[in-house]
Amino acid sequence: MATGRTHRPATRSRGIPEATVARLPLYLRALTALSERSVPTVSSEELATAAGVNSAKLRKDFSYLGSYGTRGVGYDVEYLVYQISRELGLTQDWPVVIVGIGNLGAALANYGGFASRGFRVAALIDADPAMAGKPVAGIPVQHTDELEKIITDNGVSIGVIATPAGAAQQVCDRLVAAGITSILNFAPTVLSVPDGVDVRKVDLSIELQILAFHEQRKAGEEVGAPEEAAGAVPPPPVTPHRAPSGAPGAPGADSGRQGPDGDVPAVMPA
Amino acid sequence: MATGRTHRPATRSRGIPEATVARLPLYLRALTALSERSVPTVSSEELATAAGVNSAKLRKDFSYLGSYGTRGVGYDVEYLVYQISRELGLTQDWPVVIVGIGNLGAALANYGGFASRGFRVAALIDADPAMAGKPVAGIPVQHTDELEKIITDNGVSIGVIATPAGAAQQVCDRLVAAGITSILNFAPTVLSVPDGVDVRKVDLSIELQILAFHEQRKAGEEVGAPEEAAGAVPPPPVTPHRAPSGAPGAPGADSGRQGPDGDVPAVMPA
DNA sequence: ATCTGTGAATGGTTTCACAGCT
DNA sequence: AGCTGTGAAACCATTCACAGAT
Repeated sequence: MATGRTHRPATRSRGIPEATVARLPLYLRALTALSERSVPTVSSEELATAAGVNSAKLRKDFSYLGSYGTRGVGYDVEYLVYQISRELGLTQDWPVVIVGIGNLGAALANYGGFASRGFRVAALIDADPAMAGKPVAGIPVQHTDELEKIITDNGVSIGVIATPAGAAQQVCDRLVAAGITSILNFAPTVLSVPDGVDVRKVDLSIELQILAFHEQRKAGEEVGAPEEAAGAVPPPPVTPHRAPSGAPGAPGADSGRQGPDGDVPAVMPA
Repeated sequence: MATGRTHRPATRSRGIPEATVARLPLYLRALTALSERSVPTVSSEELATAAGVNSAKLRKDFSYLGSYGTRGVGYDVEYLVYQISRELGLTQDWPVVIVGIGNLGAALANYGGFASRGFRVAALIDADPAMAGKPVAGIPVQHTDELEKIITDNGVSIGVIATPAGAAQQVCDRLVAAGITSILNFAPTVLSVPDGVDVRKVDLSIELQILAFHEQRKAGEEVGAPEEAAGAVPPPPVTPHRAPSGAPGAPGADSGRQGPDGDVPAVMPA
C-alpha cells in the first residue's frame, strides 16, 4: 500500500519543466491545424495566439526542446510538429485499455482525439457480465476477469479508469499489478499507487466547483458589497470541542445538499 | 473579437491563491466522506492523506480561509465542510446547461457529482432536431434554438460545452451573449471569450499525451540509454528556408498518425 | 527590419521549521 | 505532548527586455 505518488518529483527529466510538458500538446494541436492548411512557417506570436498562450512563454517552452526556429523568420511547421511529437513520445503507438464502459467510458472509446495521436484503444473492460461481447465504438467489451491477460498480451502500459468511485482503487491495484505504469483516472477518488506509477486525474465536479468560486466572486463584486452576497454571516470559529449537535451555521437555502450516495460514481458501468 | 482571457488575473480575490482554490474541492470531498462516517474531528495529517496532499500544504491552504482549527486537537469536520462549501459558493445552487448531448454530454448529465454539490442541470441542449424531446438522465433535450431563452429564463451563469470542436466557438459566443460568465469546455479548441468570462478546459487527449511523455522517459531510463529509446536520431535544425519537400525526419512507425478529420470532435452530438 | 533565444527580474507555490495555543 | 498557524527559505513558472541571428 505505498503512499500515493502523483505528480512526478522531477526525476531530472533532462530538464523539461512540467508546466512546459503540459503545454506541448496545445502547441501540437495548433501546429497540426496549420499543417493541414499547408502553412509552411509560423512566428511565435501567431502560434502562441492559436494555442491560447503568450509568445514569451511559448518561446521559453521551445527553448527547452532546442533551437528549432529561425531568427527573423519563425518556425517551420512540419519540423516542429515532428519534434514535439517525438518529445511527447507520440511517434510510437500506445495501446490503451479503458476500464468501466458506462456513458463516460463509451464516450472515451468513441473519442477521436485518442486515435488521432499515437493512442490505440486496445481493449474495453467492464465488470458487468451482460456487457461482455457487446461492441462499443466497434470494439467488443471484455469482462474484468480478462484484465491481466489483456494487459500482458498487448503490452499495455497506459490505463484509463472510468468506473464508479467505489471500484476505482481496486481496478487500479489490478492494473498496476498487471504492469500498467500510467493511469488516467476519471473516478472521483484519490488513488494510491506505488512509486514509479503516474496518475493523472480528470475530475468534472472539481472543475465546476472552481468555476463556482470565481462566479461567486463576480456576483459579490458586482453589487459593490465586498464580502457576503446574500445570507447571514456564518458563526465565528467558536472552538467547538466536539461535533456540534445540530448543523454548523445558517447555510441559507440548503435543502438537502447531500447527494443520494455521497460522493457518487462517475457513471454506472452497467 | 476580444482576445481570449482564460485564467483570471488575480483580481485581488481577497487573496486566496488559485492553487489553493483548486484544492478546496479535494478537501471538501475528503471531509464529506469523514462526515458521513460521523467522524467529529481530523488532524491536518489525516485529512491531507485522505485528500492526497501533504499536511504543510493543507495547513497553509486553510490559513488563507481563516483560523478554523484548534491547536492540539485538529479541525471540526462539520464546521470545515460548511466553511469550505461557503467559500466555494456551494451553499447556493447553480443552474447549469450542458450543450452537446452526445456520449460525453449524456455522461455529464448522468454524473452524480454534479447534482451532489450545489449544481443543478437546468437544461440539455443539442443541435440535432431528432434529439429534441428525448429524455436523457430524465431531462428532455431541447433544441439549440431555445438556447438564449433557456439561459435567461433560468438565470443560468455556468455552461458546459460538450460539442464537437467545430461547433464550440459558435456555441460559446451564443452562451456568452446570453449572459453566461463561466464555461467548462470539453471540446478540443481554444475558446475566445471577452474579459470577465472564465473558461476552464478539460481535454482528454492532452492528459494522455502528458502521460505518454512520462511513460516514454521511464522506458528510456530503464535500459540505461539516457537519450532516444529506438529509432534514428532526427535531423538537426538545418535552418530550412521553406517547407521541406517530403516528410521532416524519420518518424519511424508512422503509418498515418493523422486521424480522419484533424483534431476531431469530442463526440458526435447526433 | 524582423523575430528567435535567453539571462535577469518578478511573482507565485511549496516546503521547512518552529512559535504559540490547548 | 500534540497539533495548528505562519514567517522565512527554497523552488518553480512567468514575464521582461534585449542581444544575436537572418
